[in-house]
Parts: sequence; C-alpha cells; structure tokens
Amino acid sequence: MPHELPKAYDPTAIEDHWAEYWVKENLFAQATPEDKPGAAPFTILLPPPNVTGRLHMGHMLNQTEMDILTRWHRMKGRPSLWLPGTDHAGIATQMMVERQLTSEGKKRQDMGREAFVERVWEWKRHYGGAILDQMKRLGASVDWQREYFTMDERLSVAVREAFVKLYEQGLIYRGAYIVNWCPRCQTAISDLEVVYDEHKGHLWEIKYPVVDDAGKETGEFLTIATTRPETMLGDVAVAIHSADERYTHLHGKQLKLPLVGRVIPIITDDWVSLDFGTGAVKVTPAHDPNDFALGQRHDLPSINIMDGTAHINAEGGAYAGLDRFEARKKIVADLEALGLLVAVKDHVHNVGHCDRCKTIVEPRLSLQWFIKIQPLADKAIAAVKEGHIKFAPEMYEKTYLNWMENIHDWCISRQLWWGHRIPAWHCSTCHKITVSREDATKCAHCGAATITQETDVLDTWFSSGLLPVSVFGWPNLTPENRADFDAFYPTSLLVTGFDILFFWVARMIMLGCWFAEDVPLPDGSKRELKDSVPFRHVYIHALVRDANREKMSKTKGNVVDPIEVVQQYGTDAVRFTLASMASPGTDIAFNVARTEGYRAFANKIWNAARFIFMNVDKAAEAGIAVDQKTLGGMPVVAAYAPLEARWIVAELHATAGKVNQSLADYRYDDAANTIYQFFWGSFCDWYLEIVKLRLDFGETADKAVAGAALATLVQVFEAALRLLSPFMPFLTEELWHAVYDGEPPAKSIALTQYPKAAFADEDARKAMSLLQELIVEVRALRKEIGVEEKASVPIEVRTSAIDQQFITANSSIVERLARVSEVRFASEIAVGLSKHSTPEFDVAVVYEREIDVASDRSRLIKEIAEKEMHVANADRQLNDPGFTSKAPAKVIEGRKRQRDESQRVLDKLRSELAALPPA
RNA sequence: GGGCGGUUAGCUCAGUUGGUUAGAGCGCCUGCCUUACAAGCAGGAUGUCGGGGGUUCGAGUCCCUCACUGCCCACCA
Repeated sequence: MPHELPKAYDPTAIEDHWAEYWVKENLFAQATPEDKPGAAPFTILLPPPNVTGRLHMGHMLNQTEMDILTRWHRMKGRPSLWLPGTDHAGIATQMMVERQLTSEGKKRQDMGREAFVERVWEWKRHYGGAILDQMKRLGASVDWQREYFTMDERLSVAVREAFVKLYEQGLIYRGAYIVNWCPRCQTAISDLEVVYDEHKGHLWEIKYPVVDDAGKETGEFLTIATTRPETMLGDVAVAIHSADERYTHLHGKQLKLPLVGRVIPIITDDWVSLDFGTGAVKVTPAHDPNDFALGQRHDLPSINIMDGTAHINAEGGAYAGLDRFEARKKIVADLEALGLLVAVKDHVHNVGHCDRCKTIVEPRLSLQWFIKIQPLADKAIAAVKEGHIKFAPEMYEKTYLNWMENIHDWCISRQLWWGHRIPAWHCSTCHKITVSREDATKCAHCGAATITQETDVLDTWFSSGLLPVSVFGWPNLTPENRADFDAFYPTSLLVTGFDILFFWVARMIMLGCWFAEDVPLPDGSKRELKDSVPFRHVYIHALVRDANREKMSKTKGNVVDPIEVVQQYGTDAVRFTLASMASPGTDIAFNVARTEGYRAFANKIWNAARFIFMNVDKAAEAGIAVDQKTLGGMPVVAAYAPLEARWIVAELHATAGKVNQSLADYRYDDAANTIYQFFWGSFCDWYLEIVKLRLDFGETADKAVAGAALATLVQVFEAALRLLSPFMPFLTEELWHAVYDGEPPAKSIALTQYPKAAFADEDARKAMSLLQELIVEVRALRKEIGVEEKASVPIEVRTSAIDQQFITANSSIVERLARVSEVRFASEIAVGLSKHSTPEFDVAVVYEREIDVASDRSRLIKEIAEKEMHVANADRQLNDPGFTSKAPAKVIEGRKRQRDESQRVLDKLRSELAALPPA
C-alpha cells in the first residue's frame, strides 16, 4: 500500500483528528494499579484552572511540561495518572456572573442567594468546560474519566470534614480582626490576595488641639501626619514615642478630634518612629492593622466608620454616606478652612489593591474565620527541611521556607455567595456556634432549633489546598474504597508557576501533611510525615513573557493567545518552542520566530518520512519489506554494517540516553535541543544523504545491501519518532501510524516504549567524524575557489596510511556528499593547489581557478595568528611547574595533544603561506 | 527595609562538580529550485562572558565589591 503524504506538513489537517481520537479512545485513562504494581505510579495533578478561565500561554507552558513528563513516564512503563479538574474560583466566578447580571440590569442582591447560586451553576454548566476543551485540543494526555470540579459533592465533603476537624482541634477561630477588605467584591481577602502598587500620594499634616481635663482647648496643638485623612473620623488616640523629647510635656494629655469633637488620649508607644512624619500617629484601630495592634495594647475602643462599600457610615456624622475618597477631599477642605491643615507633602507609598478587581483595599475591622496556622506550618516546614518534598529549581525552597516561617493566621472566610459555605450555625438563643459535618438542625449547646447557618463561604484556596487528598477519596477511606489513595498518594510531582507558590503549593503542603498523617499506610502502619506530603517533587516554572520580555497583560494588549499561535504554526511547534526555552529559573520570552523555526522542524521530519515511505514503496515493488517485528525497540547493527548505519544507531542510543537524563532533571530545553540536533543535524543532514547510496532497488542492485539499509533506516526513524513523541505528539502519532501502514502494534505511539540507551559504538562515531570533517573541508574549499555547485571534481588528500585505507573504503560517501569525482592520495599536496589542513589530513581540490592571492593570504595570516596563540598559550601552561605538578594527568595529556595538533597545523599553514606567489 | 535572581554573539538563550580553542536557534552575508523538504541545501562572519579586585597551576564557572536590571516578601502612619 503506498504511503501518500502531502509535500508540506499541515498541522491543521491532522491535529483535530488525533486530539479527538485520544479523548474518544480514552487512551490516557489510568486504572488504579493492582496491589503489587510492577512500577511505582507517576501521579501528577493539573493545577485546576478557574472555570472562568481561558487558556493562556502560562497554562500552555505548564501543560506542555506536564504532558511531556507524563507521556515520558507512561512510555517508560509507569502507570501514569495526570488528573484534571477545574476550580470554582469563588471571587472570579461570582464577578463574572455579576457582570452578566449587570448587563441585564439586575443585581444579585435582588435575586437572593439561592437563585444567584443556581445562576452561577447554570453559567458553569454552560461555559465552565471551555478551558478543558482547549486542553483537549492541545492533546494533554490527562485521564478525562477522573475529571473533577472543586464543588463536586465528594470534594465538598472533604472540605467540610477538613473544616470541622480543624475546628475540633481548636485550630479554627472566629473573631473581629482587621482584615483586608475589598469594597467592590465586598468581602474579606487574605494577605496574599492584596497586591501592592507604588502610588504617588500625599502626607497630610493635621493639627489636633490639646485640651485640658475640663475639655477646654489650651491653645496648643499636636500635629499628626497621615496618608488617609478620612480615617480620622475613627481616631481613638494619638500615639507618640515615649522618648520623643518634643512631646514629653504632652504625656497623659488629651486632644479634641477635629470635625468630630471626640476627646481622645495621647498615648506613648515605642512602635512610633521618631523620624517619620511628625512623630505623632493618629490611632484608628478599626482601619489600620498597626493601629489595631496599638489599640489592643492600650485597650482602646475601635470605631468602624465605613460600611462594606467603603462609604462613611453613621459614625462619620456629617460625612456619612460619602465614598471614602469624596470624604477625604471634603475632610481635607474642611480642615483647611478651619486652619488645622498644616501641610500637604508629596509622599510615595505602597497602596494595596484587590488581586481580583484592582480596587484599593480598605483595612477594616470585621468578624471573620481564621485558621491558627502555626501547627500546620510547622509540619510543612519539617516536610521540606527533612527533604520529603524537593523543589526544582532549588532556590524556591528558600522562598517557601521564608514565607512559611513568617506565616500569619489565614483568614478563610469570604463574604461571597459562590463557594463552600462554612458548616457553622449560629444560635440566636444561646449565641453559641455549632460546627457540624451534617447540616445542623438544632444548637449543639442549648438544643434550640433557632439556628441559622453562617453566611460566609470559604476561601477558594481552602478547597484547592485539599485536592491532593480529596481527589483520591479522603475522607471516606474505607478498606474497600481506598485503593486510589493507596496507589496515588503522595503524588509524584507538582508542576506550577511561582505565582501560586504560597496560594496553593504551600497550602497543599500544610493541609496535605496535616490530614494525610491520619490515614494509615496500606499495611495498616502509621503514616509518617515522609508519606503524608501531598507530592514528592515540585517543579516551578517561569513566566511566559512577550518577545520583548514584557509581562503579558490585557491592558498592554501584548497577550499572545496560544490557540491563535497553535492554529498558525501547529500545536507541536508551539509545544516545542515552550519546551526548548524552558530552562529552569528563567522567564520565557515567547517569540513566534522561534515557533516558525520549529514548524520548519516539524516539516523537516514530515519530509524525512515522505522520503522514507517513498523508499519503502520502491522496495516493496522490488519485493523487499521491512519486518515490522523489528520495530518498536532499540535498533542494533552488526559490526560489519556500513559505517553510516553503525554511526546513526550509536547516535540514536546516545541521544536517547541524553534525553532521558535531561527529562529526569526537568531540562526540557536540553532534551528538546538534543532531539532537534539528532533529527535534523545527524539523521537528516548526514544519515539520509549517505543512505541514499544504498537505497538502490533496481534490477542490478545488491538487494541485501539495500534491504539492510532500509531496515536500519526505518528502525531508527521509528525509534526517533517515539523519542520525539512526548514533545510533538500529533506529528509523531500521524507518522508512526503511517510507518505501520494502518496496522500499528498499539492504539497510539503514546502507548509504546520510550527509547533508551543500550548500545554504544565509539569507533563508528570517531570514524564518521573524520569523514564529516573531510567532507566539510572539501565543501569549504570548493566554495573558496569558486567551483560550480554542480561540478564534480577530484580531490587530493595527504594522510596516514590507515586513514587512507579508511577513506578509500568509504570513498563513495565522500564523492556523493562533497561532489568529488575521485579521491587521490599524495605524499605532498601538489604545489599550486589551495589546501586545507587539519591535524589528521591535508586536502585540496583539483580545479583550475583564478587565484585570489590576497584573500588566501589574509585567511592564512588570520589562521596562523590564531594557531600561534593556541600554541603559545599551551606552551606557557605546559612549562608552568604549577600546572604540570597540580593539574590531573588527563588534563595535561589533553593539553599536550592539543598543542601538538595546533603546532602541526601551524607548520602546514606557514608553508602554505610561504608558497603563495608574491602579491 | 529584608530576600532571591539576572547581566555570555545583532536578538532570545544554553554553558552541569573550576580543566583543552565558550555553544544553539533566529537574524545577517555568499552560492545553490542537488528528484524528502526553498518551512530547504551548502559555506561564512560575529563575543575584552556587565566593571573592578581576589582565590587558583588554571575562572564565563568560586569569593569580595560596584553598576545596571528583574522578581518575591514586609507595609512607618
């Protein structure tokens, strides 16, 4: 059956088909391995994208890396599970649906909670799968049968169990604390969800009148400095440093708060710095974290002056109802009118914004739920310090530990409607809280039925932090249904970006270690920390930036849409681009020029396949076929096989060895470049050109030679496809099926064996490199002296007897690749011929030419200078007793050999220069 | 303020524990439609490895210092 492939590779023509095929055939579904698996499973969780998400370059990098590793491990024979899912993404999703409502002129508050949540579910059912569909299109080899959503029933059970357990352990508390509040989202957010931006603001200096015990102004003032004058409405004191001599006389005195009229104390606290502002700090416990701490130390009241939307509330008197920034303006103006505004200074400071909606965050006192995190952090620190979890690149371990060692309690409540509702009930009779795994119907303390469920939901990261345990069935691990957990927990690896190192990675480690430790090992013994970790390795990748190294952002308009690039260049080319640039620790400047190059690479392989199939078909006509049973492993060749066969097989093994090592080290770049170099540089540029000599299926040809050559050709190509397939799954799938001409031994190349190094042939590699050197020198000479491209010319070679023999044996290769009509050996290159010299040989092309003495001379002078330098450097070193006495013998030996080679070439070059006719 | 990176060819980046003459892709120059591939083939040019100092027989690689640059954490009103 003839193989027919179009002349140019068109990825769009094949990719959709294979993407669908992989999903439809469920090729990557990974059953739970038996009790005694042959190889340890490779397990990896997909960092669940938000249901609202669209695939961006960061996802694609992340997924390419995971897919390469998963396919690689799978092909190496490990049961490999890559588990996909999506995250309900509390704030993001709620925002999305709210926006939709706004466009319909509706508000969630009008619909009520239940209807709104139903609306979000509807939205999710409709649009929530978009990003996973995109993943399917990219060929991600995940197990779609295990797909989850973080609000699925079984995951919700885990969330509830985790909350209740922590509460029972006394690690969850509820209280009024200063939290970061987003007035737009109208919810508390965690410290991590606040991003700070440098902001050119002002420092307002305001004088507060000092009053005597009777409340009468003494005529003296204390000037405070603030960046947020509107918060003065909630001032309850002014603090000064006890050692501040400017204010010693004011200790114990009181002030009258302007605009409000409240009398507030002057307190001393050494937290106040002497050299900032005026040395006097207004204290607003309800609206500033430092002031809150100060307020607690001095037992001061807290006056909350803002509502959830950051408008001034009734506590603000005349300013009630104003937005915080309008209030600021008005207050500053009023103070100025009263003559109390001393100065307005420019002041650059950091302002916190909501990570989601970029609204300026308002620190606000409110009632929230927290996790007492230290006990969990302690385990998480130990897990990493004791080496149970390893980071790559290693430097992230420091970042992680630094954060973990300075961790604050985690505010886990959100005033949202979309999310896991906190399983706590408030009793209106005894005012106590009931926390329960089941929906409570009566108060656990007084038994009253007058209970209502907490309205807050949990931080989304609380549920995603539990994923490593919850996706495998925790907490419902009975002896009958714990096979998944036993087989796959801890997972092998986590691949993710540093942007969620604290959000997600750190939380998974804390929660995973905490909860898994209670699950006994399969043999019933106690699970130690080492086996409680959620994953054993973490690979952190960099950011994908645009071609100018700018961060991609919608506002800048420089976002590269992976789907668009994929449509233009093919998924494989984009994947290869990302892989080849993914060196650990460095951001990727995504440049389509690179992708263009890898599309060319795909095309190169495509055409190599066309060439091979063409010959397979020709051979078939001559009654020669390649035995398919010889495919699928690692080719070997007999010692008497032609040089190029021995060489390419040796190269293949060496390449496989390097690629395996590189992937084990997360060096996707090295792995990709090694394959690229092998396929293009060795297989196509040299081997295919040489093997053409053997592929003669004509009547008079030696069929044994041709058949053997064809067999090696196809074997090496088939193995190379397998080597490449984790990187370019589509192209290799297509060509691999074509190799087997419709009768493949497996459903997919992804289910075959990954090549591994099992054979070496240094002699062949050395011999081949001599031949290559000779050919390259002849080509260069031809170019220099202007031999027409098509002309075949004789060459003269001076070399050792043994190399003469070797070159003679392979003269047909030299003749074909360098367009040589005849190889002549000589004891001296004929005078008048331009020659090139290497340590092994001198070579000249026999050709009538215009001698360009000037250019020959300048070339020779340059080369001589270079060699002289090499020799001089080597001599200096070799004559240095320090070097000869201390350097290892191997290095000295190499240096000597190298010096002699340079010297030999130098002598040749000098005589050549001397032989040139005068200018 | 604390911490962590980066600085190597015109551009984007490799360069493993210090060891021969520092590499790749793209771009550039020259010549070729050589029947797998012009998305190709062949040949070629290009680097005081950010500056300075030190350790060493030997430094792109280790140490110190300076400069520039990026990021993370903290959040003195």
